Amino acid sequence: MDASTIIEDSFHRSDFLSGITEQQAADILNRGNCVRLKSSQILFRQGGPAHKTFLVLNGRLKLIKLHEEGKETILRYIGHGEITAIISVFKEKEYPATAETIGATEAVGWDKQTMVQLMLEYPPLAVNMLRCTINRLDELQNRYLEICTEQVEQRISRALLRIMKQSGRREEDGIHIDFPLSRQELADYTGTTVYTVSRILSAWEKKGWIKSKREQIIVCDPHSLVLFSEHP
Amino acid sequence: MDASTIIEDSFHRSDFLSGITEQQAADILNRGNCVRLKSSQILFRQGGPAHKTFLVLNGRLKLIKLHEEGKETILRYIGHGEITAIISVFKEKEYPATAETIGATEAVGWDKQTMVQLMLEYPPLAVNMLRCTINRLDELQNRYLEICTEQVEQRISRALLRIMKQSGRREEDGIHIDFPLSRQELADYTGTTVYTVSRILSAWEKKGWIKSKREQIIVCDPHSLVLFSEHP
DNA sequence: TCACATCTTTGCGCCAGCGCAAAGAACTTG
DNA sequence: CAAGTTCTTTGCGCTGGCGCAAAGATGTGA
Repeated sequence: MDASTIIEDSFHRSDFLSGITEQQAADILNRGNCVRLKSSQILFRQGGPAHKTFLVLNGRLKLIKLHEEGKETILRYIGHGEITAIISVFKEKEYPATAETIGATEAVGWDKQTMVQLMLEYPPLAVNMLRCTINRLDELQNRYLEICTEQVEQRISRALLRIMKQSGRREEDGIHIDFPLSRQELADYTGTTVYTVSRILSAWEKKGWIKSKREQIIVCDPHSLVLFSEHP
Repeated sequence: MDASTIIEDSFHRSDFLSGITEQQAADILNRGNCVRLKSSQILFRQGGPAHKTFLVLNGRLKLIKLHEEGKETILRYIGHGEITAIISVFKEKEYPATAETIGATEAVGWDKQTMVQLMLEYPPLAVNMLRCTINRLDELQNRYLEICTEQVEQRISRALLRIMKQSGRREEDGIHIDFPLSRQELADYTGTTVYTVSRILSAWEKKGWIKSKREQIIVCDPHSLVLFSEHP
């Protein structure tokens, strides 16, 4: 994928660049630093000084928050066109989470000064940033409500549907989650354990709602899953 | 409390107004609508059209998110100087939560057009809004991690400490939570039940960590509580 | 001051989900 | 293809915390 394609693609997909012309987007992207990473590498680390804000060009990140003793939770998956680590715009902060690549991933990073300068030159950027942050907050508030009020099986159904909407690819046999997603990750995403996720997915597979292999899930019957997620 | 005192106080306390002169703050506040509410009244309702953004002048709000069947969670308490419902700046949205007053409360509300106009006139406002939103997101990410990885007793200790920092008043016998806080609310805040909260607070009272009456909590031994919250 | 409403406490039984252990399945590497 | 690694499944026992029920405590309004 050459540079112009990247720019064009990011331009069309990114909420962060809405209200920005294609030329302006090219300028904005060119003034950041491009990072190419292989799978399972760390883009930034929780606790490290928050130097840069990143926009994912292609590939995918998972945003992981670590607890003192070993445990962790997955805050969110970040696909192409999405921005992360906005916190770095503000002075002297630390990254509140770790970003790890899922598959080969390219991202553009801007340091504080550059981003502030860009926001001054292109006012829509600041507004877009605010909108993106509000959307994140809204999503997390919904998940917080879920984890407070719902049973595990219901939470997993909602999680799978959410991930499906964000990263589903429609094929004949159902909607494929288009990145490797293990039982452990689904557990970390929903606040439960591998064992419980495994048992529940097995049960769903028996009902024909999903099909699954190692680190791969196909939702065959989204409708039943939606019904269940609303009336367990 | 007369108007100038309100302005002065808001000015000194509000993260939202940082980088704004006192005169400018007066202008900003005057261009909103002031709302005075008694205790336990609704400022805005989840699902209703998000017309206005609010700044609490004095008193306090609790931000409640309701689940389909009866259950609910408390997303956060909003004290004076704090802003809420920033989402209303963006078009055609609904309030994602309900705000209810705790005690008599005054707030200023700005509608979309006014707020957009103000942000154009006073650029720091937009930045402050972004910072406030990022702080909310950060706090909620921390609570999400807690609820995913910690047991109930630990979560309640962290919740109480958090509320204490935000709304504690130091007196001889300990740090008083300076608003009525029931067992039910603490349960809704931490994703558990009244029964469990009651049992745990009783146990802490026996240990001398807290004292409590109906809807009132005094933290006598914050240190022990901190130790426990970190190494249960 | 009495009736009523609301909040709190505690005993008790129960079960959703945790977590160990161990086996099996799938992918990787030399 | 053999050995090692990582992911998944399942049986089993256990327990943290849920939630009913009922009594007590505290506050409010007529």
